[in-house]
Amino acid sequence: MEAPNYSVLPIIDLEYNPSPAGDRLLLNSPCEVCGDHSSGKHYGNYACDGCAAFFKRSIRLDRHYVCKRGNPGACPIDKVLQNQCRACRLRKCFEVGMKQEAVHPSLSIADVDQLLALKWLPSLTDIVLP
Amino acid sequence: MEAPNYSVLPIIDLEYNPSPAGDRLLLNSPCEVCGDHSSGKHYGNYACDGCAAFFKRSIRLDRHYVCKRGNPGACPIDKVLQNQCRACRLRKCFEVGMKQEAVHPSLSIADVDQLLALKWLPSLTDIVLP
DNA sequence: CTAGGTCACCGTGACCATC
DNA sequence: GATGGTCACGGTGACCTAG
Ligand SMILES: [Zn+2]
Ligand SMILES: [Zn+2]
Ligand SMILES: [Zn+2]
Ligand SMILES: [Zn+2]
Repeated sequence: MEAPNYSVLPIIDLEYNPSPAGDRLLLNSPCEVCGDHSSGKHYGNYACDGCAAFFKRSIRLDRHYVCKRGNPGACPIDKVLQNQCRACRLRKCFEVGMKQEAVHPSLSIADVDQLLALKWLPSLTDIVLP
Repeated sequence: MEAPNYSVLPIIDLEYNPSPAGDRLLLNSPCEVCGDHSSGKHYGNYACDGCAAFFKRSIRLDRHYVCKRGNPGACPIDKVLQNQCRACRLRKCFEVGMKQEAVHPSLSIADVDQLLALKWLPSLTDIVLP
């Protein structure tokens, strides 16, 4: 899941090496949320960078999602479908035991901006205000 | 579905007017793809700005999506679920009759860049190469 | 009117610095 | 090791102009 470096002209970078810093990833500890490769434990459980960042953002911004499909329990969450339903992705983060207490608050300007903007999000997204 | 202007500090813009240029939208001609308000016909059918732009981008970049859910015909496409499945959204664009011939090619640098980058997209997205 | 085009905005996740 | 943080990147859609 390591992405190529787009800042390098791809047509020239034919010698693209799929594991530049890929030794960061663990072979036998997949993400407990989506099954992708993890780079270790995050907030209590093995998680990929994506799920870890997603969990952090959700907690920081106090986001509550609603499953658009109305799935009571869970839309399937795997490395293919992972971004399809944020509500169920976050629920699964909690289900596998990721701990929100492990996410420390932050007071960066960017976060404040996002919190402010949050109040003006269109009402049709999957985000519900606290 | 008109979004507020985030460049204005939302906390100050309490007089936010939901129809700044909203007279652009038609009242009785919803988007035939997702049911959102349309601003007229696009590529042959009444379509909202979102579906029109989505259709244009897909044709320009010759994108072929695959339904992650493997729905043979169609995931439901409406203003709530519209972005959940691009494969089925595009299929519905064609089904209601949007015409790809109405999308003219463009040769901007940005498009070429996107076409190049396309070849390096991770294999786990819903995009399949032509 | 419907094309084409723009761009502010957002979510994502790979990567890095810090402890 | 696991935090916090960064930021390049791509997608989106509201809005604009051109014809
Ligand atoms: Zn994951
Ligand atoms: Zn769900
Ligand atoms: Zn639409
Ligand atoms: Zn689908």
